[in-house]
Amino acid sequence: MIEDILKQNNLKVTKHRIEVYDIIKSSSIITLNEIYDKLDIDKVTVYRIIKLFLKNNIIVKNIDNENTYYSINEKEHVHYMTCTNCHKKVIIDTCPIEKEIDKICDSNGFELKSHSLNLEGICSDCKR
Amino acid sequence: MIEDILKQNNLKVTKHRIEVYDIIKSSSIITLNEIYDKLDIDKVTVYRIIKLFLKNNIIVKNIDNENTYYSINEKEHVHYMTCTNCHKKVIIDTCPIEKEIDKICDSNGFELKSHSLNLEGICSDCKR
DNA sequence: ATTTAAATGCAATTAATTTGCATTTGGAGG
DNA sequence: CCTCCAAATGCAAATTAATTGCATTTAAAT
Repeated sequence: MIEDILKQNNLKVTKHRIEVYDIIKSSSIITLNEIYDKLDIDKVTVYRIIKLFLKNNIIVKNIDNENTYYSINEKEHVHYMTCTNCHKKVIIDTCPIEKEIDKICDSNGFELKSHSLNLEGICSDCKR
Repeated sequence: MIEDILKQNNLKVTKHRIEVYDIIKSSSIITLNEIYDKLDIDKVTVYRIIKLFLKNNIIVKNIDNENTYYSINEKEHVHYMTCTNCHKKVIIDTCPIEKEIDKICDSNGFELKSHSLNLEGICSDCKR
């Protein structure tokens, strides 16, 4: 629950933070403007909550060549490949790189808190 | 050479495109503003060249929680882990995920053109 | 050398993000 | 349950980022 996550990070539990978390959670990936559109919150508050969540590794920042998206930082997560032609996103429902990056982080003494991946290319539909 | 890359993509070979390419190439990763600062080009031209290079997969867009960076899209490339505490970047000098993502793309009929990776965490210095 | 479509620069506009400050609110302590 | 204070929020304004239109310049094809 977001309430517990906030408490663990010594952050106040507020209505807006819960709302923003829930919207991201239910959206898989979502842009800042989409969050703003779905909620009755001042935009500056959305900016501040996004920044706070990022800093505390509650959410992850994702990109493609066009936009920035946010998703919840969880063990079970997905990635996307973005078609540069039709701009659709193809889901990868199991993170394919967890083991490799764990290895690299271990050997560097780096404590990984979150990761994101951007894959750009041509989807199977557009190749035909 | 960038001249050949531009020609292969049916793009005009211009002084500014060569300059922008060379700056990115020599910088590993660099922000748009840094590119602008280092060259005597109108900023709008930097925006347009970056967009063009991205579209043609000549460069790759990279992020951390703070900024956006660009790098040349090449087979031999590096990735970085970003320390959320001291903001230093730890280099990973061999792409650790090439095989895994190739596999995933193959099984989806997705033709990968570029990829980037963002790793956020605590570096070994900051853990002490 | 000539021609033309595309690239560039400049000015202006629009969008994104941040800042300052007044008001409200969560939650700690009585 | 009340009181209090630091932090969160909203609003207005400022700053910074990104895009657009158009006149001029330039690459490269003929």
